[in-house]
Amino acid sequence: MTQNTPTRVVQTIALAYANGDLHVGHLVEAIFADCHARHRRARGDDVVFLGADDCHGTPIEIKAAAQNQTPQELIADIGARHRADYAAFDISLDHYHSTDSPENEALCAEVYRHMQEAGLIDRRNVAQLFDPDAGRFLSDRHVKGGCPKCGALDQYGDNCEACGATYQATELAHPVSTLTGATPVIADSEHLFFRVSALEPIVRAWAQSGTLQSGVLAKISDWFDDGLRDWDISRDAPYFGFPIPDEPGKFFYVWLDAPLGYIASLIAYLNATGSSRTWRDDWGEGSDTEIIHHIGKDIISFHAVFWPALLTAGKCRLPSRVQAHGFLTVEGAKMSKSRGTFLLASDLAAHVDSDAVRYALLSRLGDFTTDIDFSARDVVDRVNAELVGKIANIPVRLRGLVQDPEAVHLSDTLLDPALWAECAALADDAVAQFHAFEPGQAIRRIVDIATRTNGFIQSHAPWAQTDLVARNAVTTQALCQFRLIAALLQPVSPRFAQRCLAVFGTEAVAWADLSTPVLGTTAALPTHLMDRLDAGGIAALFNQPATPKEA
RNA sequence: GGCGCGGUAGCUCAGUUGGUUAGAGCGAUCGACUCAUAAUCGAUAGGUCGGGAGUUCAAGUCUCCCCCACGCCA
Repeated sequence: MTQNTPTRVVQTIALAYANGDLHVGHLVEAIFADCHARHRRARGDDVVFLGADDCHGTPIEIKAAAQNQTPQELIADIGARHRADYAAFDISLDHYHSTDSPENEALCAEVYRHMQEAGLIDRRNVAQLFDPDAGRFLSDRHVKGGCPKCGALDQYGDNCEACGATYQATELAHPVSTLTGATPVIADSEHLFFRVSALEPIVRAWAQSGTLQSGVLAKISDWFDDGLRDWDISRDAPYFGFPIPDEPGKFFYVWLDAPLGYIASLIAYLNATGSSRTWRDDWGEGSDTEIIHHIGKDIISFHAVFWPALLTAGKCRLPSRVQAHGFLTVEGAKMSKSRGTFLLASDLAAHVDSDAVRYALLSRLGDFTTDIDFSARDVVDRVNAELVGKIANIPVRLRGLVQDPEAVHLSDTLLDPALWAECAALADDAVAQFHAFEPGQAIRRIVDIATRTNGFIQSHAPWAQTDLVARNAVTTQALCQFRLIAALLQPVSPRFAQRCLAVFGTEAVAWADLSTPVLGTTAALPTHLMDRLDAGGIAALFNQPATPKEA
């Protein structure tokens, strides 16, 4: 491996909305990001891997009220469950925070002050639907009515699912509040607008500088072509969020404080670890910290347009990379509660080995935004054929060929240096693929090493050799290559990789040490490293009705 | 409706700036081996590259039209 200079990396997963439990779709992103974080650590980088719950907005307020809870009680409860779900899949977050935190409130006020000083705040009157019974303005999703274009009934306040038209909620025919059933009235209110349009050149230059995947850039380019619109960042009381300084009765829109929650999480992390750094050392203008956001394709616009604008206003550095991924389908279709394919992370964790889930998902992930599928058949086939059959099987099959499986002395030389060189090259390539956000490609290289290793054992037929030295030469080379595989699986299936590395008495292998064969050392061969998955068990999990925890 | 991304072997996908008989993995079939978790290794079969037209000595690869699927529209 070539040596790399260590880089400071701040990596985030998208904030999870605190009104429901995590499902397997959330896991895709968390596992993808965690794989990258573990890769970067193995590379020697200084990684801070952050997450947080997104806690503000009307839906959470309404849900809490329906459950006779305060919003704070609801988000504390959900936050604990989210942490447990991430932990069950070994997501190695350094800190998990909440957007409803003092750090975030102070940060929002600071960024807002910078906006004001830079003349980036406008005041405009906005006509909105107001529910007289609930005493509040209605968001688009809380009002239904007839589409003004095609007349379709029962459409939400922003667009029509029947004809695809977009419009203002105030244009709806016969609007009805979904909160109370009351007929809303149109009322005026003054709103604060963030003048995103003034920052367009900066945002556009950033977006075109290689920070986005090409498909993502194509997707948002028409926003730039049409000209960026200014962004309404205020909401009227009652609203669960942060009050805007010196603006009685007005609150920051949830999408303003949510991404700032990434930075709030960093602040809390630095405080908790007693670091001498300040958050601006990483996120201030001029910082050379690499900042990577992992997101789903549904929130590309917020992260590729509003977020860089917000950071610019707040005198912060812009992200190095916005890494978007596609959605997860289950058994070839959108997750569905009625079809029994709405998989909660907690249910999955209870029934399927987390390393197996990680392996199966990462095998399908890469640097693209197309959707990927998760099917019982695929998970079982892949894990049993590759992880168990081809990989875990290697040290186990060698067990019967050595005199003392608990203390195998590896020889000092390689029997087939050319084969080792090929495997080392594949390993280098796998690391490069991890780095390029292509875990699926990395795994193909890893399996390739395993196939070559099994073929090597097969062709030398050590079981037919009576010369113990010759037999040991085969064992030595096979184990050196197995250790390469074990090390490369650290970002993919960490617990399994650790069991594999324990064969050599080590816990972790850095990329810098990858291509040094473990000649002359001692290994202890296991009888078993990984259970085969039972197809029936997983199928049963998929078909069970989702536990009614609400999502 | 506008825009975007796709449509390649049963399945999941590779196919670089157009260039020899279109590739890989899984699955299937056959064979080998027996150290191993019905494991592993090898071989074989399988595609009019969504449809049509065009440019070219040459097109999965470029142009146009159409069909289908998915996504986005703040």
